[in-house]
Amino acid sequence: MPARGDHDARRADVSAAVWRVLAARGFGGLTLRAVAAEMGVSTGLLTHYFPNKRALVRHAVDVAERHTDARDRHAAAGEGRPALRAALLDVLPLTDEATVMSRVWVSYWDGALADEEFAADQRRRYDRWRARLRSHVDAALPGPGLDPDDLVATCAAFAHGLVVQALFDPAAFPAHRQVALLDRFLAELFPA
Amino acid sequence: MPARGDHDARRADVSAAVWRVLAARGFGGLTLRAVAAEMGVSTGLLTHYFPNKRALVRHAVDVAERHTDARDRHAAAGEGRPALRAALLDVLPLTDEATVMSRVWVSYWDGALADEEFAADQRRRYDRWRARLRSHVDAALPGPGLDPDDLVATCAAFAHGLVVQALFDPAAFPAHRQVALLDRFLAELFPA
DNA sequence: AGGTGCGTACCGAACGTTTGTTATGTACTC
DNA sequence: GAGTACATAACAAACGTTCGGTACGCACCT
Repeated sequence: MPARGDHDARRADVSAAVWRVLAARGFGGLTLRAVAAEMGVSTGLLTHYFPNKRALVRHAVDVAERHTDARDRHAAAGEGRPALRAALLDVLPLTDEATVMSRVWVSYWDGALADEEFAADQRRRYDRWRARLRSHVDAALPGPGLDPDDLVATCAAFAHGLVVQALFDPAAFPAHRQVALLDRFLAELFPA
Repeated sequence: MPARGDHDARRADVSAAVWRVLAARGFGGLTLRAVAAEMGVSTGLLTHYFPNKRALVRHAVDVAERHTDARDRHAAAGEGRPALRAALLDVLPLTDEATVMSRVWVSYWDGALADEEFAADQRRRYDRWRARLRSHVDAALPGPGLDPDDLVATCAAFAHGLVVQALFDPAAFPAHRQVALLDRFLAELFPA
């Protein structure tokens, strides 16, 4: 917990609390009072740092994206297929913390689908993510005749679809199986 | 609109209204008043046919599953890979009606993640869906050494991940591209 | 044939709770 | 003393649920 008055750090605290509430109660259960209770503060603090709930949610999701992004850069040591593998591993619910973030995103999809502005944000987020994956796919392109954008969309689809299945059935999709599934998938799509 | 008093048909009407509200406003925006307004009736009708909101939602999603299952084209699509292709096409948002149903499911994921009972329902639904796909995969197995359950999970992941991307960016994922992506995906996974 | 009674179908309002937002108050810092 | 950083209380709106009331259809009785 940062010092009282540290504006940016406080907003980051709020965002982390939003993630926890979102992961535990879903977008429908995301209320200012729940976030405040999660932080052990009053709703007055939230309204002090954010003009309204919409801005609060938006900031929390923005920070979440940068959070995952930072994790991505850390893991991606190589280039091409290993980098692509690392980038996809970053979005799978392989750890407790990654599971929380995965739940944040899946829950947020609901809110984003129902709200035009959030939906536009989410579309741009997907664009950015695919653009990031694209650079890795380009370096790993198995041969001519294959559209790299299609490959990127296919990889993104596989990853997010696996996230959803793993969230609903963690016992059937332990971390090692998720990794194995990803590796087999990549082996098929990018034959060495 | 069926005759007044047709119990089962009336419950099906309510379920269809739930789908429309879910697709338009998301799980968080799913309220009894919104469903009643969508049907042009009062909330009293809803409470007459369902003991509470939870039961209403549960029934609506159950009907939705049977709805998609009935649409299943694999009955007319032969066996093996063509049947698998048809079954996966059935869950993609290729038409307006299919888009509504896709939005229903993605929105419902949020509610299901936040509710243990709904989550268990959803896990069983995934199990049933994968079991259905499994029979097609078995008939299309490209060779030994590949786990059919892994192939099924991979196909399911690809399909649902594509659904999400297509919902957020319909312009970038028109029906023909979704079909092309699926066909290329299947061609890689099940080489003829 | 024509009332009579009763169950089903449904409306519309009310209840208490919870929501986002706004305001007022208070303590601490500079 | 001014301004920032909160807590606390109040607000209307909207929520799920409950409930009294009405309209209709069908069995039954004479």
